Amino acid sequence: MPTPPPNRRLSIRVRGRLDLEATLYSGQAFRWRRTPDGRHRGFVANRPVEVGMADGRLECRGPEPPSPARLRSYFRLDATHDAFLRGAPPDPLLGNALRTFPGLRLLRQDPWETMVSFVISQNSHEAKIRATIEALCRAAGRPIAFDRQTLYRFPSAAALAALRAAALRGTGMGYRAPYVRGVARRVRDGALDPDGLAAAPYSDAFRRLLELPGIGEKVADCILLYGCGHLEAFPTDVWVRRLVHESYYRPRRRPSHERLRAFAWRKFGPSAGYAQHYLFHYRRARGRLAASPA
DNA sequence: AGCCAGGCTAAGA
DNA sequence: TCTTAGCATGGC
Repeated sequence: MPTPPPNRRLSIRVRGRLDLEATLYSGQAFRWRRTPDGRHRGFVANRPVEVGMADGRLECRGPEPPSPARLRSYFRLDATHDAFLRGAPPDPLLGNALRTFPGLRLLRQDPWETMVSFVISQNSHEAKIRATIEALCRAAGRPIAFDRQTLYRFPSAAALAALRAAALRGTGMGYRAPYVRGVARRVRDGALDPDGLAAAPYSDAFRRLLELPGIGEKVADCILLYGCGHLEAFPTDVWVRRLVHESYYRPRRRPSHERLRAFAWRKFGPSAGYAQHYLFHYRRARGRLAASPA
């Protein structure tokens, strides 16, 4: 057996709170896994890392770890998180969510990986989404050794576009396979540049995403929020609709995405998407609690 | 063992 | 323009 490459370690000071458990498993990222000793393995900037908190610092380990600047960016270890907490509107439900998960941070993920991940996410569950994305990485991602195991990076657009149909379907993504292939082709051919979406105005980036197959309003907003730093993007999935219906207003008919977004901007301001993630996670955590036996 | 899931597309009104 | 059936899959 070949000797694994040596690992390098980084330690990064964290101002304010960072709740890795809530941040990594709240449905914004799909490639993290808990280790037996309470740490977490995943990818940052498509490089495998193991992360954990110790003495208020973020400890990071990996064969080719990303720079401290990339880690700070990924985990949003800057002023924007506290700015959101301080500037959040005085809403009772949001207040409960903020007090329950003050260290839940909105990640800054890779735009391309976020695009594909949320195309796969449509009409699926988190566990299934995670399994499908892992299978996709194994099918088309470049391998890299970490300790004794072989991990697979997230595939490039070119690699996904070149994947055979049978291999794509073999990941378990079902009817979404042509969507993923279509998106990969458009990106590979330069019809859309995922990295350009962050700099574009929200509404402009939103319209561009809607032109791609398998990307509707909800998925577009997830991409813009989790992958492109557009904090006003307000994804409305079944859980958000549920919670709006329970706690804010009950329209006669199913409100359009546009109407919900208008409501969210009025209610939560320019960081409505950040609020959305708190409400989404809080509502799902509460649902699991309520469903479990007392 | 069904139900449901971080929805989208296309067809029909 | 607004509704709605159909869609693949498998975790729970």
